[in-house]
Amino acid sequence: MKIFEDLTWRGLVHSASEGVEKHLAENQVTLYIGFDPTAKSLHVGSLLQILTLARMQRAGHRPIGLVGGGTGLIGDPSGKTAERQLLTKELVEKNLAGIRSQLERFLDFDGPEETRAQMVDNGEWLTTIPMVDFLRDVGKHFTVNYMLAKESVKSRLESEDGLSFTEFSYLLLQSYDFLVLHDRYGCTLQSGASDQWGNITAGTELIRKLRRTKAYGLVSPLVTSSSGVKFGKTESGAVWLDSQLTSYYRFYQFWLNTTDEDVVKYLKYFTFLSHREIEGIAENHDAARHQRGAQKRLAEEMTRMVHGETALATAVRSSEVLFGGELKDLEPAEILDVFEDVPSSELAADDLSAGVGVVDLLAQSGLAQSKGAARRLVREGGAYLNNVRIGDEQQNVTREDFLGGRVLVLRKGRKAYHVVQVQGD
RNA sequence: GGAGGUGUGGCCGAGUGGACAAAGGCAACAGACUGUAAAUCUGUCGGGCUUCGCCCUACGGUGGUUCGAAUCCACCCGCCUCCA
Repeated sequence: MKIFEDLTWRGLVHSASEGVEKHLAENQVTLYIGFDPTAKSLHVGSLLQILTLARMQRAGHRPIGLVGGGTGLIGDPSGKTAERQLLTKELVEKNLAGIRSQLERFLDFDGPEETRAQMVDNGEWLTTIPMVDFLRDVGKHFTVNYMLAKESVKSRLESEDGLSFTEFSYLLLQSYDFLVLHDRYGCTLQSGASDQWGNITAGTELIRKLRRTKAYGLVSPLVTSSSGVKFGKTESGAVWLDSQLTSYYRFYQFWLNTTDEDVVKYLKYFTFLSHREIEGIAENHDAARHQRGAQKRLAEEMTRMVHGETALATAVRSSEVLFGGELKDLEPAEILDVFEDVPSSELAADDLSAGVGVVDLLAQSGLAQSKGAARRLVREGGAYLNNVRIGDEQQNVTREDFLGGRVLVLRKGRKAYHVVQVQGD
């Protein structure tokens, strides 16, 4: 199957320049996607873009991952309602390194030269070009009228906060990136999310004017969830690709908790599963939604792809323990392993000798904001000790309650855990 | 600089001297139902305690009037609108 056809089937084509399909079918194309160094790790939202690069590479094209060491210092107004806080140069550099290493996991940087992935940093040329050269060579080819017509600019002009000249110029910088990559690598296609469409077409225009050749844009839809919650966010914040920031368990859980309405869409978006296989999963899903086969498969595929087989096993085991109930039979070491990423605290053995009130323990752990809140929680039946509901707010916790005499697992509601360890004997 | 308005709990928003830890909504949290879902229903939602009750702190800030203030007065601070 042709790559464009595949992307279309997966719902990954939101907008595309005239002729992209033909271009991809008839040529070995070099394409690029830019990533913002706003954090040291990419999150699941960016994953879609990374995967587009990977899909293209598998289809025999050459991907370039561009990290915005230069543009990150400016800030892209696209899709933003307010002016952005500027990042410091040090922070951008630090973030660059993190993102680079993540891209390396998905793309082949060692294969045959014509499809070998490349990493570039636009800071290399954006921070060195003389201002006057830039204005003459790039700025001259854009009318302010054209820039004002861009959606990203228009919406901000109507807002009260306005738009700084800095962010207004962003469009020129990204266009220039495309031009540079076109000249250096023969890059003829830029991809990204749909909010990048304006920036991308500006680049194709620039190349057309200056080099008299055609360059193309191809953008994916923004990933949305049917509940209206922003994709990639959970109560505890963004879902990162870095396991230091989002543990295997949480990563797995994020995908597992996908709603029925979105799960097939995500399988198409994010996995490399074949069309036939996805259709089979979708059929089973419709027939037996309560089994959540589609969600399980999605979570498995994604965890394996991003973190590997061992991580997947860890996540699955943690999930089984956490949602399975009884903790009594587990060894302390096993508990600590499963609850590795759960917040924990320590309790001195001496303080425990007389026992500790369960309400105090809940408040200290931070699961409850105050003792009053802890009392309410117990009364509501939402507090658990080693996965057993606490029935009495007067309950005294002693050494006996600690598994193996060392570890205690507190839980609030369905999913909020806290581990208490005994310290010193 | 002048005139007017406004400032209430995470957010929106009632409340013009006592019945106000402050209506209502949203968000959040817990429970029930379920599929670790959605929807729905129930409860909670400043802090502390010896918890069907008591105490402390709180309606921009400081002081005042009063037996009693989110509510009245003075000054200050922030925000908004109009005029210059």
